[in-house]
Amino acid sequence: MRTRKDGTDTRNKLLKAASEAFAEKGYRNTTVAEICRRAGSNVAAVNYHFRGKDAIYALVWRNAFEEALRVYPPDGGLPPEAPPEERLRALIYSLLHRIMDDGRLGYAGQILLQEMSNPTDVIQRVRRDMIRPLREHTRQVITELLGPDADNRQIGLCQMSVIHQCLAIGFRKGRLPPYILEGRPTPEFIDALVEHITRFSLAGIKTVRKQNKACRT
Amino acid sequence: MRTRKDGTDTRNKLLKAASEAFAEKGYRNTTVAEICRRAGSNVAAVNYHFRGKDAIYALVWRNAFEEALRVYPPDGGLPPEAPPEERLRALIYSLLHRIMDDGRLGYAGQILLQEMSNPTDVIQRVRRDMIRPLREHTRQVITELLGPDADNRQIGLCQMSVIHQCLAIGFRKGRLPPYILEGRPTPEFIDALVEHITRFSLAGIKTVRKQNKACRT
Amino acid sequence: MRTRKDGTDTRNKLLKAASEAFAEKGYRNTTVAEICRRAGSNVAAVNYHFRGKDAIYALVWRNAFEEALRVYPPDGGLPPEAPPEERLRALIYSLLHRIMDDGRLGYAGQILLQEMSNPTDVIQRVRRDMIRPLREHTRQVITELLGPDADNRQIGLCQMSVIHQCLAIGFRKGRLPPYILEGRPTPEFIDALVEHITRFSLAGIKTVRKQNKACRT
Amino acid sequence: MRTRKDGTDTRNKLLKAASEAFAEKGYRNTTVAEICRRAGSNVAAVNYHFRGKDAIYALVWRNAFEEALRVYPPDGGLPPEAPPEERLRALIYSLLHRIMDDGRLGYAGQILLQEMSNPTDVIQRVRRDMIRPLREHTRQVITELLGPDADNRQIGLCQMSVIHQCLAIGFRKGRLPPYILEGRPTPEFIDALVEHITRFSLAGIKTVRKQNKACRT
DNA sequence: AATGAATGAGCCTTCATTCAT
DNA sequence: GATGAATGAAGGCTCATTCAT
Repeated sequence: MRTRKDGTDTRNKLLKAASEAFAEKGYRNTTVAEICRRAGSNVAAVNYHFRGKDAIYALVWRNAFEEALRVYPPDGGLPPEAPPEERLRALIYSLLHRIMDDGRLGYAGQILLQEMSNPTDVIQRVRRDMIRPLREHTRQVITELLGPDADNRQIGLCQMSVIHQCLAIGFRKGRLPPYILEGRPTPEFIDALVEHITRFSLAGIKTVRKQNKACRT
Repeated sequence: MRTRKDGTDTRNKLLKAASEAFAEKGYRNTTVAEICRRAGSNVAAVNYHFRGKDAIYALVWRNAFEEALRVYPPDGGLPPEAPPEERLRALIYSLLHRIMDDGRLGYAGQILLQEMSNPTDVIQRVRRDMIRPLREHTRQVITELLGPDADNRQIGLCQMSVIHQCLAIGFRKGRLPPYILEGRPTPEFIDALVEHITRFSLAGIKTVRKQNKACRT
Repeated sequence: MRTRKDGTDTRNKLLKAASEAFAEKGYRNTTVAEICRRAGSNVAAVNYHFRGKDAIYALVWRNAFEEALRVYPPDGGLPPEAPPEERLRALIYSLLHRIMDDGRLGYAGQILLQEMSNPTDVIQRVRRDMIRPLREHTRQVITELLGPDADNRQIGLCQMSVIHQCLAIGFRKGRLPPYILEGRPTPEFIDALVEHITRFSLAGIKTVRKQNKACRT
Repeated sequence: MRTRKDGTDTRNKLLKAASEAFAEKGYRNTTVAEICRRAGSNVAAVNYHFRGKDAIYALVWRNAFEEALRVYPPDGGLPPEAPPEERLRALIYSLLHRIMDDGRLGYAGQILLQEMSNPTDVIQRVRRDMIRPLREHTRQVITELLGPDADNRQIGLCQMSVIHQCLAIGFRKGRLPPYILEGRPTPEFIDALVEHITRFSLAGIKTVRKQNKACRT
C-alpha cells in the first residue's frame, strides 16, 4: 500500500535526482522524465513541485552554488585585514576546491562544472547575480595587490588572469595529462595547484605593478 | 532547365551554410533543416553528402581550425631559434587572434569560439588530435623558458596558466566589462591583451624557474 | 489557529471565484486550479465540494441565469393582460439587459454571454430546462401577436427572428462597429436597441399575420 | 511494400481528414494525432505538411468558406441593378444554404457552423478578412432598401437584424423544435425559411424607413 | 471538512534520419 | 547526384482528478 508522503520527501527526492542527473549529463542531456524516474515519481512531478525543467535546474544550480560557497568560503576565514597575498591564496584555494573537490561537495562541484563548460541561458541572471559578490571580492584583493596606481583595465585583466587559471583546471578536470595528475584529484594535488597558481599570479601582478611605477616616474 | 552539378557545388554550399549557421548559433541550436535551407538544398542533403549532423560539424570545425591556423600560425613566422620570450608572445598573439579576430577569419573564429564556450562531445577526438601539435609547440616554448630543471608537472601547469589566460578572453568576448573593452575588439585592444598576458606569464614562469633553482641549490 | 468553517463558507468562496473566472475566460480557458487559487483553497476543493469542473460550472451558470431573471424578469412587471406589443417590448428589454448590463448583474451577464458565444456541451440539459419557460413566455406573446390563424411553424420562426436579433447584439458585444456604439453600452444605447428590435419585429410579425389572413380569404 | 506517394496525396488526405474531424468535433476537440490517424499518417505529418494544428485549421476553414461561397454566391447570380428586394432574398438564400446544406457542401457547412458556434481565436484575422466583403455586400443592399435618409447606425442595426435571423437557424441546426422541422433540413424547408426571413426583414426595414421619413417631415 | 501531494492521460511540437524515386 | 515526403522517437508541459491524511 502506498503511503502519501509528506511532500517534502518527494520534493527532496526530485531535487536529489535532478542534482545527480544534471551533474552527470548537464542540463540539455537530462530529461524531465529521467529525473522523475530516478525519483520514483510520475513524469508530471517536476512540473508539479517546481515549475518545469528550467525552474528545477535553477534551484539545483543555486543550491549547488551556495553549498560550495558554504563549504569553501572565498575568504578562507581570513579577516579583511590579512595581507592580500594570503587572501589571494585563500581565494584561489576556495575556487579550486569548489570546482574540483566532489568529495565533500557531492554533486555540487559537478553541477557547477557542467554549467561552466556548457553554459545555459536558463539561469543567466541567477548566475550573474550570485557570482557578482565573488567577483567584487576578487577585485578587491587584486586592487590591493596592484597598488594605488593601477587603472581599471589593469585590475580587470589581472582578475581574469587569476580566475581563469583556476577555471582552466576545472575545464580540464578528468582530462588532465598523466604527468600533471594521475587518477582523481587528491587534496595534495589541489594544494600543489593552489601553490602554483598563487605564485604564478603574484609574480604576474607584481610585474604589472612595477611597470606602473616605472611609467609614473 | 537546371544544370546537373558535379556535386562539389552543393557540397560546398552546404559546407558554407553550415559554417554560417554553426558560427551564429552553435552546434545544438542549429538544425539540419536550417543548414539545408540556407544552402538552398533539401533536408536530406546533409545526410547525403556527409553522414549526418555530427559529420558535417566535425568537418566544418576542422576547416575553421585549419583556416585559423593558416592565417595566424602559432609561431608567428619566427624561426625556432628565436628567443623563447618572443616565441611566447607570437604564440599568444596567434591564439588571441584566432579567437577574437573575425575580420580576417570569417566564420572560423566564431565557430572555434562556439565550440569553446559550448563544447560538443561530437568532435572530441578530432579536436584533441588537431590541438595536440599546438600543445606540443606551446610546451616546447615553455620548456625552454622554464629551463632544464623543470619537471613535467611544472611545465604542464605553466602551460595551462598561459593558455587559459588567452581562452578566458575568448569566453568573455562580447561580455567584457566596459572598463576593459567598449564595443568590438579593435586590433589595438588585442595588442594590449597580448602584451598583458605575455608580461604576466613571463613573470609567472620566471618565478617558477627561480624557485626551482633555489630548491636545487 | 484557523477557525473550522462550516463548509458553507469555502463553498461560497469557490462559487464566487468560479463565477469570476468563468465570466472572464469562459469554461474552457478556466482551470480548476485557478478557481481554487482565487478562492484561497486547494486544488481538490472543487472536486470535493462539487463533483468536478462540469458540476460547478453548471451550478454557476444556473445561478447566473436565475440572478439575471430575477433582476430583469421577462414580463417586465406587466400583467398578462397587457397588450402583447408592450409585453414584447418588455421581453426584449429583459433579454437585452440580461446580456449586456453587467452593472447590476455582476458576473451573471458575462457568464451567460460566454456560454452563448462559446457553448459548452457540459450544461446542455440544464440550459434547455431553464430556458424552456422563457421560450414558452415568448411563444405566448408572439402567438397573441400573430393572431389565431398562425400555425406552429410560423410562431416558431417569428420567435427565432425576435430572439436572435437580441442575441446577435450579445454576440457582438465589445465588437460592435463604432457607428453603432462607441465604448461600453450605455443605458440609452440599450434603450435605443430595444426600440429598434421591437419595431423591426412588430413590423415583421404583422406582415406574417397579414399574409395569413390573405391566404385564408 | 510501401510506395512513396506524390506528397500531394498525403497532403490532401490530411486535409480531408482534418476537414472531417474539425467538422465533427470542432477545433478544440480534434487532436493532431487523430487527424494523422485518419489520414493513415504519422503524428508528425500535420506538422510537416502544414505548420501545426493552427495552420491546418486555418487552411481547412478557408477552403470550406471559399467552397461555400463558390457553391452559393451571395449575389445569387443577380446583377447589381436588380431590385434590392430580390438581392436581399438572394443574400439570405446564400447564407442559409452555406450554413445548412451539407448535401452539396460536404464538410464545409459543418466546419463553418462549428467555428460559428464555437469561435476560435486561431483564425480571427483570416475570418474577419474573408467575411468583410460579405458584410459590405449586405450593407449595400440594406442601404438601398433603407433609402437616402438612413444613418449609419440604422443601417448597422438592420444589417444585424437580418443576418442574425439567418445565423440563428444555423446555431439551432439539429436542435430545431419538431413543429419547425422534423429530421434533416430539406431544400423545401430552407426555401420556406428564406421566404420567412426575407418577408420579415423587408417589413422591418420598411418600418424603419417610414419612421425616418416621418422624422424628416 | 478540507487538504495538497501525486497521478496519468493526453497534447503539440521538434528534429535527425530514412527511403523511394 | 539529388530530392523531399515521411517517419518515429522523444520532449516538455497541462490539467482534471484521486487518495491518503
